[in-house]
Amino acid sequence: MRLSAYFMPTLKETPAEAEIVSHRLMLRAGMVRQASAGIYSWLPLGLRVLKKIERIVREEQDRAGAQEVLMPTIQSADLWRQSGRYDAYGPEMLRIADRHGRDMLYGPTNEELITEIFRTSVKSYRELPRMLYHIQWKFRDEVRPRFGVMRGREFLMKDNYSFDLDYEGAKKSYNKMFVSYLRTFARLGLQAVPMAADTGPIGGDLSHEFIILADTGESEVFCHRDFLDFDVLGAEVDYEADLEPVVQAWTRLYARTDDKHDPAVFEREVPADKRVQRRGIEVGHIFYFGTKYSEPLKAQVATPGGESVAVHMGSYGIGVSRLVGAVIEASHDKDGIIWPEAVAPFKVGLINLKIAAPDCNKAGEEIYAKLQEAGVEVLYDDRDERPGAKFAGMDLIGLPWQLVIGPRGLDKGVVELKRRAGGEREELSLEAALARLTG
RNA sequence: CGGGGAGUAGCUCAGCCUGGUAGAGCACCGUCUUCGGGAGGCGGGGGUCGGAGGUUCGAUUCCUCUCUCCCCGACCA
Repeated sequence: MRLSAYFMPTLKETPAEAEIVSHRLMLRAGMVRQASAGIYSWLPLGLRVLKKIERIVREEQDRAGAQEVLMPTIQSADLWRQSGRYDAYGPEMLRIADRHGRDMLYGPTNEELITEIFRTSVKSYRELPRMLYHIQWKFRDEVRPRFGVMRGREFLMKDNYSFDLDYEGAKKSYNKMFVSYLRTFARLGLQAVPMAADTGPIGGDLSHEFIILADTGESEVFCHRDFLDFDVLGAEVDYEADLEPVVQAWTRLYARTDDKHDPAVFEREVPADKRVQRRGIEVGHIFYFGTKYSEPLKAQVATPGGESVAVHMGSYGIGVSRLVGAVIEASHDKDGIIWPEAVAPFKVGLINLKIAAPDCNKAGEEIYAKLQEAGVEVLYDDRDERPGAKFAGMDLIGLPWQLVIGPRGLDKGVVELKRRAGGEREELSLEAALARLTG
């Protein structure tokens, strides 16, 4: 993409409304614009990141055996009355009436709808287990939206729902998602730690929040240092195998958010040199809720013995749009964003320092064409701007690599390759630089 | 929802106290000089001063109501 033709309205100054760093940087980098409180428009650069995150989430859901569906944003109130949540949900749910005066709502979540879909089509234990997910916009009318896309009212969320015959089966589904989440966040370049979460009236130990560590996170978290060294992506996962040992390994060590933190236990279970106290952001939540919805909504299947039982369900959420902000919170410096390669909107920012110089242009066009041929996502700054503005802009949007073509280097037959994270620069021949970026 | 703050140019903000018909920097357009880390000169365009009502000869400025946004707290992917 040529920057001269790209819609990327960057800001030199920080809009007054933005408090936290990810919000500031997303506005400044031209990724989003606020439409109203907690509701955002996604501009090209931001949308590219959102789509990349979405794709990784999708790939890992599929890999774990879940199947994608797409449910609507607008739902009828009837189902919610059946589950009892229409009244229970409160003002956080956006309620709408259609032209006929029917009560509708903008879905804050989809348990009711997916259960309805399931119950009308699945009648036998033979068709279990099933995991169905979708990635869809949700709306929760937060009293006080804040932190940009991290805590918006409208947000993109992946929610998966599992259906099993009994608790044992549900636990297997739960474990699949547990492992899937570890892989998902690792692929996004994040350190995520599963922390025991409140299971509410259901009880049991099948609820975890996945917290990523970021210095600007909204809550204090405490965990064992070994979490940070686990190699998640090292081995392929066999989702049909028994995942319990993996889950055990990840839940044995201490990891709690501040509201569950117990200093006495922390100090007893974790050696002093292994204690990690950091800030964290919740980006995922997995939850087993048994027959909470299948009973009122009558999602029943026949058992091998012929009796009808309510299915055991779980739900598994990942805040996809929140992750865009969360990645920035976890990865930035004073100059701007530092994208992990997996979610970067482009891999390379190609900077032509001097548009007016024929040799710079020739080299720039050549590299741009070759990178594109090689399938490398490249943003070519071909604007007639001063070098300082180009450097600052490229640092701000945080592409992993910057390739700088300037008269000074070309005289020596070299271009400059800079890694955004760390800032190391290297002078290379044009060919060597290309080989580096396409290799 | 309780408490606090803010709405003036695309962005950051001044002016309001003490009423007289709106400014700066950045951004934008033209031009000259510059050209390896958000340059400088000159010239220019751009504002229902959030909205409604009131007081006044006259309101961005004073009063009332209202809308929106932000921050702190209680709640959440």
